[in-house]
Amino acid sequence: MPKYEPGAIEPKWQEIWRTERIYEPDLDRAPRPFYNLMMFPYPSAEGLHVGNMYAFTGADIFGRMKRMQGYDVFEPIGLDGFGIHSENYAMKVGVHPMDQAAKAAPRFYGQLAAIGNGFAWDERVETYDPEYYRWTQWIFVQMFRKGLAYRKTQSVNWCPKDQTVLADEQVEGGKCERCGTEVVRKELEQWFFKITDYAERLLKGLDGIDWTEKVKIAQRNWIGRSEGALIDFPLAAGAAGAASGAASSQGLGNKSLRVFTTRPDTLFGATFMVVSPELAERWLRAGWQASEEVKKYVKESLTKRELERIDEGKEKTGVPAGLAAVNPATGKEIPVWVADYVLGNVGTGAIMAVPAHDERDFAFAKKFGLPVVQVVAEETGVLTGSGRFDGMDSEKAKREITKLIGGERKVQYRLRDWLISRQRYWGAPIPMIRCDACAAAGKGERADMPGWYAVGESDLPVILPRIENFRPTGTGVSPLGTEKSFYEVKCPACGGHARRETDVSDTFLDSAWYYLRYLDPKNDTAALNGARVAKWLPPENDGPMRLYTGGAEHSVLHLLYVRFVAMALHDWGLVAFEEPFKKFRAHGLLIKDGTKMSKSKGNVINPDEYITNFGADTLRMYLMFLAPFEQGGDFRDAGVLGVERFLKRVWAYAETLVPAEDAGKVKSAAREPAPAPAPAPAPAVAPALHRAIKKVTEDIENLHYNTAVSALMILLRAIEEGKGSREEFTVFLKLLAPFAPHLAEEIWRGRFGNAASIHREAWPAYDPAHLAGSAITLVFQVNGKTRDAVETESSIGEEEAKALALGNRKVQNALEGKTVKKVIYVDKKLVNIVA
RNA sequence: GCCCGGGUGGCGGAAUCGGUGUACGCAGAGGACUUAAAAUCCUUAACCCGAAAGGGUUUGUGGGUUCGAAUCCCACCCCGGGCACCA
Repeated sequence: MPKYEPGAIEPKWQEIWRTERIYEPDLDRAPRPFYNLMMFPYPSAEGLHVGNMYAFTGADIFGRMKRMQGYDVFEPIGLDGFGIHSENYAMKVGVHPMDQAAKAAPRFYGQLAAIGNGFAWDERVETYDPEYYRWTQWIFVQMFRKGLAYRKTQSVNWCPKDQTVLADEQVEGGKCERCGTEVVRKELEQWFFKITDYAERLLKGLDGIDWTEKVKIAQRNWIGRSEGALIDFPLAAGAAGAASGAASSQGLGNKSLRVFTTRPDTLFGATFMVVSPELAERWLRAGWQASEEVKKYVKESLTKRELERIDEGKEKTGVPAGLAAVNPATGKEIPVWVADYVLGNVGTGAIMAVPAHDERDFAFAKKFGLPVVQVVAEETGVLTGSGRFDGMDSEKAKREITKLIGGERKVQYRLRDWLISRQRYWGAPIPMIRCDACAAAGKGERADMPGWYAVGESDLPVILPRIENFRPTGTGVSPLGTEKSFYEVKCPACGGHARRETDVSDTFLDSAWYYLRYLDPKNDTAALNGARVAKWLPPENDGPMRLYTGGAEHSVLHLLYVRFVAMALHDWGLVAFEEPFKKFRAHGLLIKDGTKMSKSKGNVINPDEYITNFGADTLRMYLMFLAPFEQGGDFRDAGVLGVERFLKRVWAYAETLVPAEDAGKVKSAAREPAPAPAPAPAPAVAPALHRAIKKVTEDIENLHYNTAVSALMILLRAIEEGKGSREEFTVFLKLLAPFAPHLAEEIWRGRFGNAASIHREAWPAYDPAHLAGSAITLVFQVNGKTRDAVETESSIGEEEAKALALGNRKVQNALEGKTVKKVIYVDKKLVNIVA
């Protein structure tokens, strides 16, 4: 009997599958499309991590079952190769990013092939391919033309190590999410996408999609909708100590100070105002003659590192502005302060401070001797100290008070616009041209952005040139800004000297639309608008037509951007759907010995070693077995052995079913008889078989792979003990196929001599009539405590069961000296005697 | 601080429209095969007392509801993740 040698059979079948193209659906004619998409990896290190394998295998098993259920499963793969992480890795190993990408691709694809997934290899994409980023740039052009891309100078997050700006989403606790360096503030002019225009739709859309709840919650929090009011506080003469008198004389004009609040019902309690350093800065630039103390404070606040400002959150700082404002509810003058606990980019950049009803205001007031109250009550209730509103409910008072003082009700979002520009090399060049002459003449493609022109569609892609000084300059100018041949262009309007935009776009733009590109990778027409998209991504959600799988760490980055871009494409009439992924499931995190795997801890699992030592099938199956897929779990070497033993037993049992003369011979497809009708299994194995079909099918559908593997183990045991027939074993083999595709194929074709792949066979169906055997286990309890369990006929009736229980010796022992009060019967399950 | 998960044998984990707690696997113990080892197979296996029969205890802690609670309710503790001066 030949040995089970995964090292030999796995590459063999991978090669045959590829040649036979069994995982390549006909994208134009597939009758039952199922888009099984998984987040593609970014090739930023030596190779794929076992965590990637975990994610891909889990998604692949789902797709494999769907394929066997008759769906045309499309499971593409590719590389998210642009971006800071890939570029940083290239610099670390001292290779040009372009060369590194070329080197990484075969390595990554090789690993992805080795795990044995049913990828549609022909459709792979790499985001750094000019034919790919042509359309990334095309999307940018559309964003510009539709008014969704704009430039703005603002204080942005700057990573001193990566020497580029970061989106808010890429800053974690004041540090760069890539390298952990403390982020600083920097004033720069940058490109933004107006994702905030879509805040409400991004929020509402979540209600209609089937996503991991955790991710939905994260997105809701990130969008952060809050209802409130805009209220104007007229600025008055400086009762708070401004020697120079009225505000107007301080160079501010007869302005009023506008604030946003979610609690207009607390307006009567507003005893001072606070202006953010950012707003104060704007005032100063507009000519506000503030004290030296204010100027100094503003300057210091704005140059502080993000982290310092967060750290000081407990101990608040601030200075009096030397201004006073009038509380429109009470008519009283209240002082204005400048303090950095108020953020410049939230609301109006200024607040009304209500120490009685806001912890932060209270803390600030206490420190500077401003409070008149001893305790804070943040919760809503019934108003007091609010004149004629006393006794009114908070909710009603919010509306009434806003109305009274002429405030404007407003919904505000925490979400900020998407900062697109990156001052790096390894990304898609932003396809824009700037002409100073046109700008001076007030001309431009868009009236609100004089001097700016999008690169014409026929001129796309704007090719990223190979330059040797690709390293970040650190000056806020992209490396492409040193390349004359790149940036010197003619103005598309006036023909004069113009300058090409030298920043590249955020990598998240690359990955915000790749799912569309897969549907048309080789054509030069936009994938975005094809018939294939309508076929594979219909707007309606009837049935399990698509599944997106990936890590929960992308909850608010990728998964928000991809929805935004889809909504924009929808609005431009390019795609019928608004939500690209009707169903999304996040896999859990794989850990090692109780902690996150990381290079610094030296506990990173290299999947290649396991594939070499145990085989891909064993690794796949172990990964699925170790914990619930959506929960993640602990990778332990010892556990791999159990799965390896199981697969060896599968192999050994299969060998007992191979007739000596059949072994190794492969019948031709032409002579293959029609599939036999469902076999009538031997009584011993039948219930186990049907139970397993039900369990494995349902478990895969719910991504409960760990219990599906367990069910397969139980079934194999039943087959071994019941001496299951080849027909019965074949059912088992089909259930096993998604988990151990190579082994199943080797037995099916190599050993049993079938011509066509098992992965194209029909998924087994179970017969409910066969689920239960004739015997059931009846449990006897006394006062809820189990005393005995007996095997009995499943036809047993209530009275019979009760009699059986009362006559049971162990039950009688437990009942000694007690009177039976009540007997509870649960049909065919248990009898509980209350005594 | 707020929002999500989650606490079950020596270990990973099963079982939640309330009904035999610990499936499946790992490690352990005993045995078979072998000159021996590896591999493989069989048996055993929550914990405590007991030679056994049997009895008692147990799903983070404390209460509650119920004939019956890992599961439902209340309070609390611990771990993991996310957000965080968002007005």
